[in-house]
Amino acid sequence: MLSASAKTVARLSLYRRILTDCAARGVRSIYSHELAQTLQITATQVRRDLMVVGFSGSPNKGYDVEALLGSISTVLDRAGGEQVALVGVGNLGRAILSYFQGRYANLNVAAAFDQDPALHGRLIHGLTIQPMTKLSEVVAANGIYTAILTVPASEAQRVVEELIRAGIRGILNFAPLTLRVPEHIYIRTVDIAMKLETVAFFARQDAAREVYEA
Amino acid sequence: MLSASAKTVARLSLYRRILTDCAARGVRSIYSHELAQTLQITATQVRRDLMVVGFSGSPNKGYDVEALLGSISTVLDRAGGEQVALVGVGNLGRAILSYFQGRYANLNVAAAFDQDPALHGRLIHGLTIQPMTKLSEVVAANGIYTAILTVPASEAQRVVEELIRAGIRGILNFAPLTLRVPEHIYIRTVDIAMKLETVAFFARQDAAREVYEA
DNA sequence: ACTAAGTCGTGAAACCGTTCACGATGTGAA
DNA sequence: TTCACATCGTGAACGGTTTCACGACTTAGT
Ligand SMILES: NC(=O)c1ccc[n+]([C@@H]2O[C@H](COP(=O)([O-])OP(=O)(O)OC[C@H]3O[C@@H](n4cnc5c(N)ncnc54)[C@H](O)[C@@H]3O)[C@@H](O)[C@H]2O)c1
Ligand SMILES: NC(=O)c1ccc[n+]([C@@H]2O[C@H](COP(=O)([O-])OP(=O)(O)OC[C@H]3O[C@@H](n4cnc5c(N)ncnc54)[C@H](O)[C@@H]3O)[C@@H](O)[C@H]2O)c1
Repeated sequence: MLSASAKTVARLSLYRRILTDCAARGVRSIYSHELAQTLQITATQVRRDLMVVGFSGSPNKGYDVEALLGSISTVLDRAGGEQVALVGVGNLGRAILSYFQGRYANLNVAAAFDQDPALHGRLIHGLTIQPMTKLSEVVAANGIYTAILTVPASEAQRVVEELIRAGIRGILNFAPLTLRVPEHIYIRTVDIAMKLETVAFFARQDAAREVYEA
Repeated sequence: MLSASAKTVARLSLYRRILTDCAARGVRSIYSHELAQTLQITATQVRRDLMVVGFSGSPNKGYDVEALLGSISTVLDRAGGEQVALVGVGNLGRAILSYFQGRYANLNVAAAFDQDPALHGRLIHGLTIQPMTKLSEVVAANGIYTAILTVPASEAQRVVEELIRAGIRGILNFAPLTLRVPEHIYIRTVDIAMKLETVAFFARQDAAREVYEA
């Protein structure tokens, strides 16, 4: 069993994106420092990450693009493609649905759920919105164990529990709160307001530095 | 000049959210371990962060909620409120606009820009969409130095350069690529596809662990 | 065949953020 | 008043991640 940190896995995903692009442009091989430069990290970092997946390059040729793509995909991808459920088809949920439809070969939003009866049966970005009562059934039938959560914060904890009961084990949460989940559930929260506040803070700091220094 | 890491600033934003809620519920004081539990971090971590902002609590009373709120806000907030521009009013941009309108007292999306002439002058979630040619003028007039970037990846680098030329110093980018910016510009990228891939990976790992262990 | 140049793989060091551990401090009960 | 107790503030230890540094390797050119 491969043991990679979340940071390494995240970078592997980025390497793959670059490599896919290289392959499409007909580039056959690539050096660690080229990958590094594109992502603004160090070449050593790239080599470390590839070491984790057990891939070897060769001096003077670098890494074979096709082979590395295959190697990373073996690590990251689920056979048959990753099927994902989206729960909460509001403003953000819709944006995400539209974004993922058909964009990634191995990453497919396969079902969308919402509590609102007015949405049930409606076709949005290629998916028919289903009621929450269908969750367990659809998740089981499609072999889904990853979900995107875009419901209001006030509902999120309750919905997470429904998801887990339905067999979901990985959750990408957009509601701005810390969710309580059992040990074996993997959950990551994307807190946009917090990120924006952080950006604003450092933008201001840099401004101040410019003002007071030099 | 206060020197806090990005992680500390991010957590300060989360502390504030909790404290605001406490204040609204009439809670007068709070212990580090209570804040910690809500965010699923350690009490020591909380105390360290508050040390950075120079705030002191007292044994047996903990931290005064109102005073701490004030102290964090002094650090995080810009006098008069942070004004933010959003560039790229597509699916994601609209969702973000609708989310931020009137939700945060000190964090206001004050202007929205798009290249598409069909959108110019249209009122979306309370804002009139402006052409890119107005960028410099509006940014300067409103004292904006933070922007949310939700344009297609193919446009992002070019647009970032426009933003910087217009005086923007902090950027929250949603386009899935690494942008090249000068040293003094603070930029954070939220890569949703990468995050989702990471979640799917670890959800699968945990499944495997369950399968092979025990 | 040998040398020069450049990259790879990786042990060790450096770095940063988190956690431990404990003395200091303030509070309430006896 | 004094003691027992819970929490605070923080130096030191720890752990994970990144970077350094260098030997091994491959290839191109002479
Ligand atoms: N829109 C953004 O840009 C943005 C930014 C930051 C955070 N968020 C967070 O993302 C989440 C969604 O935001 P949004 O703007 O799309 O909100 P929204 O109100 O537009 O959509 C929420 C959707 O969830 C559905 N829903 C409510 N309760 C449900 C339940 N119990 N089960 C299933 N579905 C349920 C609603 O019917 C609605 O369709 C919120 O938690 C919000 O805080 C959004
Ligand atoms: N929608 C999502 O959930 C999602 C998820 C992950 C990443 N993203 C990224 O976020 C970005 C926006 O996604 P979206 O789904 O909203 O796309 P979209 O196509 O719906 O919207 C893009 C908007 O940007 C505008 N635009 C294009 N070029 C411009 C320019 N040069 N200057 C100003 N405006 C310009 C377009 O007119 C359009 O309104 C993309 O980079 C996408 O990859 C979106």
